[in-house]
Amino acid sequence: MMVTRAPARTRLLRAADRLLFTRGVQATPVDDLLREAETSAATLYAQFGSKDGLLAEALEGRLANWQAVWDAHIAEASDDTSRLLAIFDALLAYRDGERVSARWCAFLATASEISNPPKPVRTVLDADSALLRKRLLHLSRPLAGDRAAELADAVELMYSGVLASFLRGDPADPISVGRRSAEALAASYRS
Amino acid sequence: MMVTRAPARTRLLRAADRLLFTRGVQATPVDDLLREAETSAATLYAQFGSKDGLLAEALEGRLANWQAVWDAHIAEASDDTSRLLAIFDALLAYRDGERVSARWCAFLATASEISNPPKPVRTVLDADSALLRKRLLHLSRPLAGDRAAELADAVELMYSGVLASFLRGDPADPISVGRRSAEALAASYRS
DNA sequence: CGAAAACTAAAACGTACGTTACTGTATCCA
DNA sequence: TGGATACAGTAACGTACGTTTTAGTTTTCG
Repeated sequence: MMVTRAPARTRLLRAADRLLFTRGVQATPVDDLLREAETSAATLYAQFGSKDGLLAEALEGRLANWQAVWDAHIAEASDDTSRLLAIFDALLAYRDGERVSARWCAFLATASEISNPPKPVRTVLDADSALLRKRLLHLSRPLAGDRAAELADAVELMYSGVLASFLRGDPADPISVGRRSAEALAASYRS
Repeated sequence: MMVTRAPARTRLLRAADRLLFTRGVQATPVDDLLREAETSAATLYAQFGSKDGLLAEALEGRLANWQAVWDAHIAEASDDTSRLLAIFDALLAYRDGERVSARWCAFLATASEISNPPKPVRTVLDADSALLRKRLLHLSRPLAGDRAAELADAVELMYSGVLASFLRGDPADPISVGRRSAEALAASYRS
């Protein structure tokens, strides 16, 4: 029976997703990506142009996946409060997903590591933060009315704090701490 | 008139503090540090043994400075709540300090960039998180009693979230958002 | 003073890395 | 079937970087 492998392009994206965000972008040599993807340098540069090009597409994939998971958890929620807090449930599900491995947040890690990213990378990083801000603001509206911006900012900080806590390794279960805290904050904005 | 320069060791530490945490550790070549410090490679390796050794000592300096600023702001505070919230006032003062320049947090940035840091670096990073946890727990006690650990965890997330927001560039004034949110959280823990 | 220590300048070394080029092979499609 | 396309394997190139070495100069201090 013939075993069909995924195309080289897909294997490269998977390898990039796995290695770049666990070991670090600069800390991962192209050769490691090639070995992990079981492909050759010529293929990488034909498909993505450069290591940065591969990084950009890997980030785009992460963003699409994360957005989908977040979407699903918002849709499942039954009231305004749990829709706002769905970001924490989504994060829990996203991190437990099979194909997701990272030390903390792929976008923030990349932003931290590369001070002046090439345009395609910069674009994805901005898109991630824009998505976060836009959605939280929208979800805060029914809860806080014209003070929605304040609540959204507070929840955004809590969310980023949870991500940073993965890096710190403390507290042990940052997601539930973050969720509970955001819930208390949302309650205090009830008008 | 004779112009006395600071000793090479100090100049190297200052250069490291300035460059490593704004451009990134790996993104800053040793040659740039030498040029900025107006010294030579032989001096760097005689004094610090390696680039990592210099990094470790630069981080130790950051930690000492930060601890001192935080100390001072705790001492100035007049009640239990403002002592807990002093971390945000200290952060504001620390970031506005003359000699401090960084994209966000030197410790978290280093932890993110270097997945397996050499021992001296690892030690400082751990010390930073330990200081944060220990102090917040201590300052939470008079406000939350036996629920102090929960409040401390929540404030730790808010604080880390403020730091991460510097990286995101959003919201615009994360420190005051964080302080206000932590204040609301502390109030909800009043027993 | 005079020796030891600190420092500068510059070259050299070894290596790691991103990228390109070359060659051969398998796969797809008209 | 046959030619184009995708891909693997490998070698090579150029360069950037951390570190060492050598040699000469200044500073420190008993």
